[in-house]
Order: sequence, then structure tokens, then C-alpha cells
Amino acid sequence: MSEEFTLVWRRLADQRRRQRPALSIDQIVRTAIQIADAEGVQALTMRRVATDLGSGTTSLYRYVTGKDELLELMVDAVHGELEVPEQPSEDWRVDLALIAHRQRAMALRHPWFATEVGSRPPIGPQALRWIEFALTAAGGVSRDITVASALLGAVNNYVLGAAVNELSEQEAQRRTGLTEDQWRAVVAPYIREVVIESGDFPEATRRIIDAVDLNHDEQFEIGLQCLLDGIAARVTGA
Amino acid sequence: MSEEFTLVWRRLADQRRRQRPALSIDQIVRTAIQIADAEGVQALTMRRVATDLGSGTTSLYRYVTGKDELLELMVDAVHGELEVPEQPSEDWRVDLALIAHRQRAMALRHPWFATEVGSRPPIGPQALRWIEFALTAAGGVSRDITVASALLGAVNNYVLGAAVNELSEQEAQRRTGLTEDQWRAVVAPYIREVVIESGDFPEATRRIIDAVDLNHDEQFEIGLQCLLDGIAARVTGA
DNA sequence: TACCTAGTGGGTACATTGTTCCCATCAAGG
DNA sequence: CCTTGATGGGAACAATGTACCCACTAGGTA
Repeated sequence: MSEEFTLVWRRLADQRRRQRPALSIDQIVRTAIQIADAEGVQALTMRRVATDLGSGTTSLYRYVTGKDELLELMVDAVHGELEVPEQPSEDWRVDLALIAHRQRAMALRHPWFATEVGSRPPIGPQALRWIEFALTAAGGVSRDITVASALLGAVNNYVLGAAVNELSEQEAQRRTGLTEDQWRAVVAPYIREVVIESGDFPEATRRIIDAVDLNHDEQFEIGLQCLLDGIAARVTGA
Repeated sequence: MSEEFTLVWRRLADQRRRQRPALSIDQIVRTAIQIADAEGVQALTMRRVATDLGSGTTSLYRYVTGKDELLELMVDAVHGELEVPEQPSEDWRVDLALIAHRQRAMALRHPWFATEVGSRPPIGPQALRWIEFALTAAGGVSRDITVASALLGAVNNYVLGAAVNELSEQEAQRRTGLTEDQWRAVVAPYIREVVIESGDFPEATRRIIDAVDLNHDEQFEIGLQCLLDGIAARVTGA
């Protein structure tokens, strides 16, 4: 693999037209995304994709070199859902918030995305399209592209981490095959005993008992506003 | 699985003493972590763990219900590396920074952690130990535990996302079996042609050509300080 | 028109994995 | 000494990714 390795995106470009193709890469990627969204990456098998497309399993290998490449294409494809405004507003803060919210929504729509992007740097055409817009928006923060890029990266980090954390419980349920109720019925007593009743974790106990339970949206918004505040301070200050 | 499902942590507790056990859960988990650290999760197979331990493959199932549970134990085990100070300092900002840095260092030491935690909420004993400290430190930010917890969560999001993003390139190399040099030799020309020479992505081009290349540490620090600034503003303001 | 060639679909088969089943072994208690 | 239950681990199976191979077909060529 190390010798003749080429990026998918290269091969997509000089893809000669095929004679009466029965499938298309787009179709395959779309089907794969549907499966992974609905049933988790663990349910994403080549046979399954083929079955859903009504084709033979190994026919897929005419379009995609393997499952790995399929996942790479999926990661880029969902970037295509990120709608890019014609131009950034005049308020960088509004723009960065919009970027954060759209990225988060996308990551939550595709629960496999946040983990899969962890080994697939998004450099496909759709990702580039989005990055270009994000950098344009970040240009409103600072004319210094180094600063702008670093701060955009910070927002990106926050959004991705928030998605990973938010999804972890849901994905744990999927992995174990438990419903949300069953999950709670297993975890709650454990937490009560080990955390609360043991007395070993007073702060965690306080957190569980006294804290208002913010939903994920509120929680996300608080952190995001903090980060944007910090960015604002750094920019106006310098 | 849905009927007789119990958390690992339960079973760890009422683990009856075994007669002349040849292995131990700790030993198995440690070995698994070593393999995953050195060669990636893809190299982590039950047979491999057994081989490294000089035992039969299926003997592992006397200690662990399956690979999934092993990964759960691994995720908790690495939390054990997070050294907890006897008590938080008087400066919450120092404490949160320390938390962020230690968590990041741990995530980078174990490249599989950030993605695996995405489907395994850390509720094991080692994770609880760390969370307790983190909440104590966050108590310095605000007496309101709801606020403190939300802001700590923001830091946590940022750190995790930073790790995922930072590791993505390295993990891509591992997945493709390319060295760092080979990887660059493949990606660089692609970026040059598609991003720079195409003229389609002026901001991205500016980013690549004009921006000073910050290393990951610097990049992390900038975002972290922004976030802490934002937290500080929110707390003193309110 | 007849034929050739390269691209295409897809079945078969194999290696690798997680995991279940089963049996031999062995420590400890009666 | 014998019984019992726990333990190590081999054999075997199901699921999966994928290489290999063959049949078929469209479109150009003689």
C-alpha cells in the first residue's frame, strides 16, 4: 500500500467515464451513510451496502478500493451538507457561531463522523469548500491569518469535542444494544451506590444532586459563548 | 445482552477470589494498552493480547467478557495516569489549565483514547477519581455547581476535540501504513494543485502560504487561554 | 458483419477476527 | 481418596474484508 498509494481525491478527478456503470460512487457513499446513521458504523459492512443497493458485494470494489476509502468518502460527503452563505456577515462573532452550530448539527446527524474524522484529516473537496468559508469568516476576527486560523481551530476543537462527549452515551447504548431506559436503569443505581452513597466523591455527588441538568444545547452554548468572549477579548485587546 | 447486562465496574467489585489465577485483569488491560499505543487499535486483537501474555486466546474470556469490555477497562485505566494534586491551588485558572494539560497529554500518549471514549462514557473508578478532582477545581470558578460543571465541561470539550484533531493526521498515516514523509509526499502536491494552483480557495491558500505554522502545543495553548479568558469574564461579570 | 478488447458485475474462496463450546486439569473440601 | 467447581485452552464457527477469477457486454476495428 505504501508504494502505489494515491489519495482518493486524485482518482476521483481522473476518473475515466465508464461504460454503462450500474452504480456510482455517490450512490454507494449515500447508502453507506444511511446505514451508518441509522444503525451505527458497526452495521456498516460491504455486504450490507451491496445488499441495500441490490448489487453483488464485490462489485463495490470497482468503485472504491476498500472500506477504508469508503469511510474517507463518507467523511467528506457529509461536509457537503454544511451550507455555506454567499458571504460572511459583517460580524465575525455571528459567523463563528454559525459555523459552530452548523458543524455541531452535522456531527450530531452523523454520530460516526466525530470518531471517524479522528483518523481522516478532512481534505476532500467538500471539506475544502467549508474550510474556505470558515477561514473567510475567521478573517473578520483578525487580519493576521496566523491568528485567525488558530482561533478558528480553537472553535473547531470545541465543537468536535462537544460532539464526541455528547454522543458518547448514545453510542454506548447502541454498542451494548440497550435502550435509553435500560441504560439508565443500569447506570443510575451504580452511580447512586458508588458515587453518592459511598461518600468518596462529595463534589461529584453535589454535581449530581444539586446541579440543574442543562440539556446539551444549553451546555454547548455556554461553552461556545465563553470561547467567543475569549476570542473577542484577545482580538480587541491586541 | 440486553437482559443480563451488568456494568463491568459492578463485576469488578464482587469479584470472588479465584483459585490460582494465572492472569489478572490488570495485566490484560496493561498489555492491551501497550499494544494499542504502539501499533494502533487495529492491531489490538484478542489473539495478540493472549500471545503477548503467553496464554491461550480464550483464556482471556475468563477475565473479560469480550473485547468491548476490554476497551472499556482500557479507557478507565488510562484515567489512572492522571495525577491528582492533594488539593486545588487557590487560583482556579491554574487548576483548569493543569487539568487541560494533563488530559491532553494523556490523550496524546494513548492515540486510541479520544476516539474510543466517544462510545464509552468514563464512569469507571479511575475516571471518577479524576472527575472528582476536576469538579473540586471547578468549584473555584463558581460556587454554583451548575455553572462550575458547565464550564468544566467546556474545557473538557475543548481538550478532547483538540486531541482528536491533532491526532487525525498521525492516525491517518498509521491506517495507510505510510511514514510521515511518504504521507507528506502524497498530500503536499495534492494540496498545491487543488487548493493553491486551482485558485478556488484563496483564503485557504493564504493560510497555507502566509500563516506562520504554529505547532500543536502553541495552537492548543492559544485556544485554551481564550476559553479561560471567556470563563473568567463570565464569572467576574456575574 | 464478425471479432476483439477492455471494462464491468459478481460468485467463490480465503485470511482474519471475535467468540462459543467443550474437555482436560487442578485446587480444595469432605 | 473422591467430588466439585473453577480454570486454561484447543477446536470450531460465524462474520467480515477482500483477492482472484470468470462470464458478459459495449464499442471500436478489420
